[in-house]
Amino acid sequence: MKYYPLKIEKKWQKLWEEKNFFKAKDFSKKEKFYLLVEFPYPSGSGLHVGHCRSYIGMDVIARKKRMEGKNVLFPMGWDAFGLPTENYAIKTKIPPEKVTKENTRNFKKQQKRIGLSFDWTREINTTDPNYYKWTQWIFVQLFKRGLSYKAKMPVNWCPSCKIVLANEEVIDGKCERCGAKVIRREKEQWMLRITKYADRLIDDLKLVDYPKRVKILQEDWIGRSEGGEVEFKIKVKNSQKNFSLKVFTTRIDTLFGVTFLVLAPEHKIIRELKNEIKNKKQIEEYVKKAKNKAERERIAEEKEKTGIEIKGVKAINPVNGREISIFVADYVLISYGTGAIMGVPAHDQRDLDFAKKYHLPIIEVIKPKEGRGFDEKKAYEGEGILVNSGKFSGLKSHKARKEILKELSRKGVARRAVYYKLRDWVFSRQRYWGEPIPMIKCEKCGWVPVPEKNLPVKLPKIKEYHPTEKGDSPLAKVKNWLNVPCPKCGNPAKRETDVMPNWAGSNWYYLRYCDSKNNKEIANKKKLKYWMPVDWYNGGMEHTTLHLLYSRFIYKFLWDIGVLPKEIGPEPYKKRTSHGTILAEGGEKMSKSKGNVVNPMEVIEQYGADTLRVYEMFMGPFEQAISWDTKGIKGARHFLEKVWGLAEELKTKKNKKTGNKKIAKEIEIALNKTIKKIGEDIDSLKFNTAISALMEFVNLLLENKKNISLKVFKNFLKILSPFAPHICEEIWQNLGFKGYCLTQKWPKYKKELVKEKKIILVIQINGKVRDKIEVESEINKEEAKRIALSSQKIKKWIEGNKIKKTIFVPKKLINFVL
RNA sequence: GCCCGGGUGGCGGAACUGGCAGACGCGGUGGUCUCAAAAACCACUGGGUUUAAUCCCAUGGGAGUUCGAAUCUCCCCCCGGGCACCA
Repeated sequence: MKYYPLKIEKKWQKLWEEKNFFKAKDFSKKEKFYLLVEFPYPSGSGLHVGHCRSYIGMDVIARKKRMEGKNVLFPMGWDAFGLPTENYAIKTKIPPEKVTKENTRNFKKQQKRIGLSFDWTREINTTDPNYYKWTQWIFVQLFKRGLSYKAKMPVNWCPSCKIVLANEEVIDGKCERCGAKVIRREKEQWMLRITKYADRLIDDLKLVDYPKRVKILQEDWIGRSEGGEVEFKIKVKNSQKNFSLKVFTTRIDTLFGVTFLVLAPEHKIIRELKNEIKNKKQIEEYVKKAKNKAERERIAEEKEKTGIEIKGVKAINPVNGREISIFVADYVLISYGTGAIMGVPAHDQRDLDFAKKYHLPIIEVIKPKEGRGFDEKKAYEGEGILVNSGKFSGLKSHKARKEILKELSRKGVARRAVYYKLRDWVFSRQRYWGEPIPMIKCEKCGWVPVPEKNLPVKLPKIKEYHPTEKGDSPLAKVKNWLNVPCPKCGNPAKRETDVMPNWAGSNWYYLRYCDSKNNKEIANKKKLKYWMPVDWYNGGMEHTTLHLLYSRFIYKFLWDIGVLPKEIGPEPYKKRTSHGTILAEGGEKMSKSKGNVVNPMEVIEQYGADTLRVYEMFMGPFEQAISWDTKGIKGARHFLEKVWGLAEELKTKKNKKTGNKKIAKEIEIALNKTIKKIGEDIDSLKFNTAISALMEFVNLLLENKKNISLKVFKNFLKILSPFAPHICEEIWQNLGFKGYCLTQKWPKYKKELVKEKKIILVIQINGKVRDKIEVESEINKEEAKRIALSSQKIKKWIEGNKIKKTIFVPKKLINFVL
């Protein structure tokens, strides 16, 4: 019989589903294992080979864990709110929910066709009102605790499409769809106070097992800087009024080197000082210009720094009373720190460039330890010993920071301060296809959340999906939905028409899998206690700073307010891994426009799902980006054909005794080594080397066909099955083995068989390999030396030389230094 | 500019903690089978040298540590990703 994957795969997929093999059981006595893979946005184009890589990898782990006796939760769902579907609706007027339904059906069909072992009984969909009820409920909780608020924020506005664009829809400052230049507009937006959790989001990274690069990325994104806020008094000529301003610095040890201050153009003190400024007009002009520049996103990076002195006012350095000039310059950002900085030209390159341009004094206050001379061109930004710093001279930088801060704090002109790059999270979209924000604006009561009993606020059905002229959500046009009585006072009020961003539904979806049908709460606490935290979460690197950070924040919030059981801890994901992207054959990104997208379903049609699975796992290291290679798929299929062929031969030889005992033993040893290796490799995501070990083992079997026992082959099938489950099941049946391959126990290797009895001892002369001899693995140095020196080849090299030194590495080599 | 990765045959990649560089697969060459082709199977396949054994060279480049370096240290070059005036 030949190998026809298409026939056998569908058969087994159907059976697995009927038998409910992959259903996770709440409260089972088996040890739980919650394995999560990012749920997809069900796009119209169907599954991508990149999706498959991540799903197959995790499926291999899920299948192995089940065989190891774990109660595995491996769920799937749909993150279905989003722009492509909405834009499609604007164009075609086909309701998004209809498109979503079709797309999810297609995705699900394709996932099943790959043989993924998801528990479909827990399937979720973020666009389902029974799901987004809880997304809205979470928003209300955030509002009640002061973690959501409205603020004016700039948005991307396409004047041609008359639509607010997400950042990812803006390409090079232009609208992705029509190419018009995008402008910035101020709009009231809902914000989430993620900054309040900044410290915990950094500190708790200690508790989780994430790749180092992911931790670093999150830390950099949050960008915590510790330093001090220093107050500078402002002296105004001929005026008794008192002014002061604060700067933030991480290098308070350079305070004696300050020769000027710089304010961001938007700094409020400029308005307060208005009447005291001599060059008022000039300043106002600069500020206006800078704001325009801000609209153009201040991209020009190499540009020279511009700025302008505020005349008529001086600042006083609190540490030594020195009078210094104050400037406005757009290289200082209002959104970070205090919006004002102290200029230390000797020890900051940007300040140095600025000082040289405006002929400001440069005072060196830190000497590098190597005693390098002062360089007028290059600021010394490192640590060192303080000079020209009054009584602090002679101290080391880090010590000086403490001392100066201590002294100024005592005087009340400085304090320790921490700032973050992380900004609060803009949570409004002026769009249709998202969760309506469950808030009502009442003239009298202000913003009032929709009472919990009235959730969900369902997305009304509409016909015209385009935003309003003003750029509000199309929901603003639905009058009978929009106008509601205020839940507090009953007076006429209006609903919020903004919807939530894509991230909203994915913030907490992993909690819902624990209890996906619950209509009383997010999920039952006992079930959460059983399943959470997620043991292993795999997803794309592109979600490291957004989804991963946001969902950690929302989790911590829910945990804090007691929605989640305390015992499950402050972090949602114990372990995070990231799959590498699959690139097109030339190493470019796969994209529709380039026409280089590989459709996994076509691969399955041609070669079968098992081949796709084996190929994607074999193509290269799981966590690394890799190019697709159509020819490589053949190798995977070829391997499966060999396995099939072996099984066919075993079928006929079933009852015959195995031949050569010595070879049979060798095969058994190889099997045990392979079992060990596959187990370890799967656990450490080294699928590529696992497959190569399986290939080596098959090659060994092919060379010794007569000596294969059914027992050996049975165990081999078990360890191959996570990668190629269908073919293994079919062979299992064909060979008359009992039960199903996938419900077998994961085989254990015999330690004594894995241990090497004989090894190839490498003999080196001066570190170069000159001979190899097979020896007992336990031999000692003296014996090894004796054997090595008896080799003809070695004798030749040693002749006439003296052995100065002998290095012996047990089980590996012996090296003679001449 | 800063922060992460990475650079190994014609290609994807192996090589545990410094100890046989190139596992496994693709591709290629030659052969078997065939009227022929495909498939399958067998052999070879980093470069140089030699009839062969052998020997020499080789992990982006240069230096260093070491009995021994793809692996550790320093400098430089290139590629990918992230951040980007964050004080």
